[in-house]
Amino acid sequence: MKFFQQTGKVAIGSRLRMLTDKVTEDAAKIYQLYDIDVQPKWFPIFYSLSKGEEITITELAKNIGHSHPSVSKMIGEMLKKGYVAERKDRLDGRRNVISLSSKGKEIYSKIDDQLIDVAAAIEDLSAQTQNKLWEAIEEWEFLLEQKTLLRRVMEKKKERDGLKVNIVDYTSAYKQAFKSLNEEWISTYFVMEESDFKALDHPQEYILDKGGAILVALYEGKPLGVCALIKMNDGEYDFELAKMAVSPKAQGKNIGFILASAIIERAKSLGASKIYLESNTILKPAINLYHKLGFQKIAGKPTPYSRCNIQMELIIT
Amino acid sequence: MKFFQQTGKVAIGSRLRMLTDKVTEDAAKIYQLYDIDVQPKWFPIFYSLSKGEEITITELAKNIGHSHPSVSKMIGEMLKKGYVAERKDRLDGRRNVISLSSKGKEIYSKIDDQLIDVAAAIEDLSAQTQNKLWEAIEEWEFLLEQKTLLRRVMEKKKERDGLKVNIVDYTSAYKQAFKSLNEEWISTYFVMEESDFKALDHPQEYILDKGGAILVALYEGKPLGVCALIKMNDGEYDFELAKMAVSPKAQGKNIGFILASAIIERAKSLGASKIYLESNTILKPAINLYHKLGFQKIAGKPTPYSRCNIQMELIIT
DNA sequence: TATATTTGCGTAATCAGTTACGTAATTAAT
DNA sequence: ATTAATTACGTAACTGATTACGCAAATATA
Repeated sequence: MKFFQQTGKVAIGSRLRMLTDKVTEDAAKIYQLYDIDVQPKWFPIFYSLSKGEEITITELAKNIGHSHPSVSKMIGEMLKKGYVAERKDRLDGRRNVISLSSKGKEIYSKIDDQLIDVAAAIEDLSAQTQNKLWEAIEEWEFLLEQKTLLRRVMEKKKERDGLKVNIVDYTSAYKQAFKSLNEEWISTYFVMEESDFKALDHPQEYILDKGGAILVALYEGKPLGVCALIKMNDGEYDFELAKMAVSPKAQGKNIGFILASAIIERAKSLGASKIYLESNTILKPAINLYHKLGFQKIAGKPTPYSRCNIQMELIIT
Repeated sequence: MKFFQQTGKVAIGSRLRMLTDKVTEDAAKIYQLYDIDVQPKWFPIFYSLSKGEEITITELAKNIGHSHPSVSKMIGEMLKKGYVAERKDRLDGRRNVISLSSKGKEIYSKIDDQLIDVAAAIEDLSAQTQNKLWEAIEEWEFLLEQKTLLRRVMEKKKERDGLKVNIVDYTSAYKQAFKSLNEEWISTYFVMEESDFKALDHPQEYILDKGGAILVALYEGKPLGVCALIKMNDGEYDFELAKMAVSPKAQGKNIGFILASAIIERAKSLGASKIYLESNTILKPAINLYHKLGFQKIAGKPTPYSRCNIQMELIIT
């Protein structure tokens, strides 16, 4: 099993499984040793019932952290052995109330006796270790409760993906990308309009020459995101954030956030104090992103775009 | 899940299983996140094959610590996806040699990439804990390798059973037990002989009054073992250890050892320097016990018992 | 009061692993 | 050169768990 030595901790799952197997595999033999005719997997149920309370299948399941069909089945097996009794709740006909039979109680006293030795053996074992397994498990459970492994990995991915993203200034080399990335989402959700064609076909004339800016996000060298600042002659706003597009292939790589942050920085360095944008509430991830960046919903400005149903502004501090 | 707080560490098996589940359950989603069409359980196989070596099913199984049918099945699934190639060994027609296909190598490079983030996430997680799970698992594996949980529990049981055993001097109250316990084993393996009846029916006259001794082992108050020292008029030996019997119901409780040790102590306190005994090699546990206590095989003494085929002595130091 | 939703729980299907077993190929022993 | 034992590995059956589903009872809502 050189596997573990090589893979390192990524294989923690497999390794846990193996240890679980090893600890569990002796259980049946231990019951045999004490001449107790019981399946090890019943133990949590026996234990839960041992206080003498009556308890339903679902409560039992919650108690021991198993699914209710699993408990249901085990109770069936224990019933066959005569260790438990079931009865329907008179007040609630759905509930199946379980309790230990006298035979079950007798068996449990044997289990209880056996437990003394098992506990002592485990106590001995864990006294021989430097690292406390029980406490370690508790900590891991707590941490995973707070944030699942999946979320943790997602964060790491985002972080690393961010490093692969380069923001560069627009050059004519990106003319094709600028148009097609925008066309992609516009024509998916809406239709291309007159003003779209103007800006996308002639970015130099319609955006840059008028004092605007365009940034391109390169992911592993490929242009997968674009965003423009369009100069406004308006008195109130300095720029409109527009023509923002990220390739669907590059979703989840945080490119949108990086790109938008960069364009705001650019606006700031161009002396802007207020940025305007138009969007549509159908584009939820985009709206969320704008919100996260500090944009606030406003109302009442006229717009040439029919697809616009929300307007937002960012006051630069 | 109050279960764990109450049971304590006896439930370590169940608890390990739960943590394993929790760690494992996200695996599929993580692969999805990276757009890798692979089942998590294949990972160890992928990893083992990633070095480019060709390797057989059984070797793979040994490598990753699973049974060979399990590997065989997984390889079948991976084959269907086109991730691996198999071929029969030309020199040994039984061997099924597996390697990664080019498609498999491509997929593995994706997995490898994903591993960077998973490793980072786990590293982060474990940095946040006081108790080191990985190291703890290693220690437990090592200790269980040396001595299984079953053996540890058995030892504890023996130890605790020993405490329930009381060794007391014979009184006429135990006359019945002295006879029946001996009769039980003698008539199981052999037949009762003249000298047996003498000693068992009149222990006072034939054993005690002649300067011998009888000890009784009480287990939870019940006489379940007996053993006698019979004075010998022999010049060489002081006593014969005889009429040793332990109830089959009380097997495995270490009663034999405790009883025999006590009778040797008694012989010592009576000034003995050499003890003799007769037995039969068919009674293996008894012979083992005598051996463990320091008795050595001797030969050549005459004996009235036809069932005797081995003679032993213990020199008291 | 009628209808929709939630709850309890049993059954069926599925899953990831195991052990048991059979067969064919190879190797060892007589 | 047989015969016996071992090895490689596939198939089948089993195990202990899960999720999916459906029914009936209870509860909430309009």
